[in-house]
Amino acid sequence: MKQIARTPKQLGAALRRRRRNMGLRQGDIGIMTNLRQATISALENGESGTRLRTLIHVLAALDLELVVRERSSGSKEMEDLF
Amino acid sequence: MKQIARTPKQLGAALRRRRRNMGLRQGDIGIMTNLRQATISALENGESGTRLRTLIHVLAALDLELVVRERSSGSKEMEDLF
DNA sequence: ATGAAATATACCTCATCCCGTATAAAGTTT
DNA sequence: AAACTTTATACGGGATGAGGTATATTTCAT
Repeated sequence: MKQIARTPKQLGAALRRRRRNMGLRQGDIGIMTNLRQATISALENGESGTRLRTLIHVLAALDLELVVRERSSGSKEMEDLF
Repeated sequence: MKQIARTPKQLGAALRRRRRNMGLRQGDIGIMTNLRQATISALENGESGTRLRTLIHVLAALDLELVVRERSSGSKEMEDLF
């Protein structure tokens, strides 16, 4: 399972898919990470103001990691990304 | 160039490497993204409180993208990550 | 070693994330 | 449809990121 994420929304979607695959609720992740269910909700919904710390915690809880790489193709304009 | 990033510091390091590879200064990225040079500095140094929005902007400026995937191996304890 | 360029810090201000808590809205099951 | 579960939203408050601006440090070349 590899998911490209160039935007907070894509990132959030990837996290949600993964969480559901693991049969977990937002509240479960909240407990695992000491974050509120509401915070997980915001992250999954692509709120771009979320803190990096929060993302990292959730990634760990979901046993996911990030890979940073050059954009392969179909790069979009920056202004479309938000 | 693929760089695993499980922590803000690893992420920041990847961004810095890439920026230098492109022969750019923090200030250049700042101009491209409408962020302060100080903010780029913080991000590259792994300040975990940085906002996702900021990261996304910088990734775009560096023509980088994220891939979300399962942790391959050697997973560390969460408390080591910060 | 000096000087210039690049990066890290600092201060104040403002915006807003995340908190706890609670409730509204959606989604699911019987 | 009713009951239950899960997710989204709300409010006040405390904490802190990022802005503008300026300066201290570090890095690098001469």
